[in-house]
Amino acid sequence: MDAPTRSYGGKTAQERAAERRERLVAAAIEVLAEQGAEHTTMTGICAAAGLTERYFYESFASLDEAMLAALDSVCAEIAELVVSTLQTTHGPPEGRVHALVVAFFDLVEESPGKARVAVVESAANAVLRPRRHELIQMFAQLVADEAAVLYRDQAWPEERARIHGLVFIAGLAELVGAWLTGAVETTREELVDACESLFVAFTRRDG
Amino acid sequence: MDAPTRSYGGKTAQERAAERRERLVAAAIEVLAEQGAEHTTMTGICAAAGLTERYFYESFASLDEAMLAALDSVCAEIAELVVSTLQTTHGPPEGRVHALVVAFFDLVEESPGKARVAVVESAANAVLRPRRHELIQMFAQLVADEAAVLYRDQAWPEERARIHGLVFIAGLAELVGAWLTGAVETTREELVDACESLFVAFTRRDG
DNA sequence: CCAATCTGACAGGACGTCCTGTCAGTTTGG
DNA sequence: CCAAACTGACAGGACGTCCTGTCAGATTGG
Repeated sequence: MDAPTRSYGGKTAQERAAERRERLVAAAIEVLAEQGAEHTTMTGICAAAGLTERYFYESFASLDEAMLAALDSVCAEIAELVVSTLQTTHGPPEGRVHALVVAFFDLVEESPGKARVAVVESAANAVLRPRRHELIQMFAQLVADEAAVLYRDQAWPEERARIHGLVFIAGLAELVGAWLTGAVETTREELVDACESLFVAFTRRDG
Repeated sequence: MDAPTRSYGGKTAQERAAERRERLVAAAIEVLAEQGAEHTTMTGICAAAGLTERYFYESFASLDEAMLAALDSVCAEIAELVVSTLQTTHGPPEGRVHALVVAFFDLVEESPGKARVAVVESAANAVLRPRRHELIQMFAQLVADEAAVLYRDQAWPEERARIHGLVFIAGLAELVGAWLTGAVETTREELVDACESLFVAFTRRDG
């Protein structure tokens, strides 16, 4: 039953399969960003990866699964960015929020394709939307946590804080998406400023 | 060249065509809400409308055009709701905002399908997204205008107010979308309250 | 070196949508 | 009443994706 495996090109079967999977995920991100979720096909992903359909089925059972893997990859990268930024940036929450916003915009400018997948195309597919929602919730919780530290007795109760965080993050996603597609014309600096004033507005109670 | 027209069923050719178009638009909204933009096809819309493909081409040149017409129809209804609510509700802006939020949630509960098209599926298609953005901008401007009246010297400058309004409205859209799909579990009352505190938070400066 | 395995390329069938065309049956105006 | 127009149903070709299968050439272990 088991296919007798051997090394090939100096790599084990597992390594080769993992490598092909990575190429497919990268290709999926590329196609998603360039063609949009609606025009993303197995055929297109395979062509972009320079692999045949056979290897697609080696890693994924369906197109949905591949798109999900692509979104997960981008999400993981963003989450990692957030964690490492928060770990290396100490001091008052305002500074941490600023560092986060700047780091995120760095990512957006460096890899607009990935940003597009995370922000725009994740809303374009029924399979991707739940994952998108999880990502938004994660950031919302983060915002709520920072706000609780920053404003203490001026902060919103937990439940309301999460809703505020969700609206804040989802709104930012739309803003970044509009910026990526050119529907909103603003400088990066204005956007960073706006993000910070929005953070304060969304998280501080009374005032 | 011109097809010689006559009345049929007591209606002129124009009336009949307009009637079929309405049926197709209604069917498009239904299919968009139930199947999602990705699985919306001409075939499906025609079946839902009880009309053959021939009549589809009578009104629309492509599937995109039909979906756009469906979104426009929903947008027009929402815009009408907003205008009439603002016209009939006088008094302080807080009350006007409250009335708006309540009226919108009434629509959402009465026609979840239309809400789903406006809020969720409008982000799922490349052709619909620009229209969605226009709708968001319209509401954002509305929010900015009300805020300018309500807070006067405490309001944000125009440019920043528009960004705040955009983030506010887009965030609300995500919130309503999550609520429609059951990803967020809250009562309607809590949501209305949250919308109002969010409005204040987003629009008032300093404080 | 040689048999076994891995790889890439391509063929071709199944399927659904898109789009045009035909045709019988119904309704209308004169 | 009848010719003309309208309507609904269906057929069928073009097209692209999905999915499996085949096959020659490259690479490996023994």
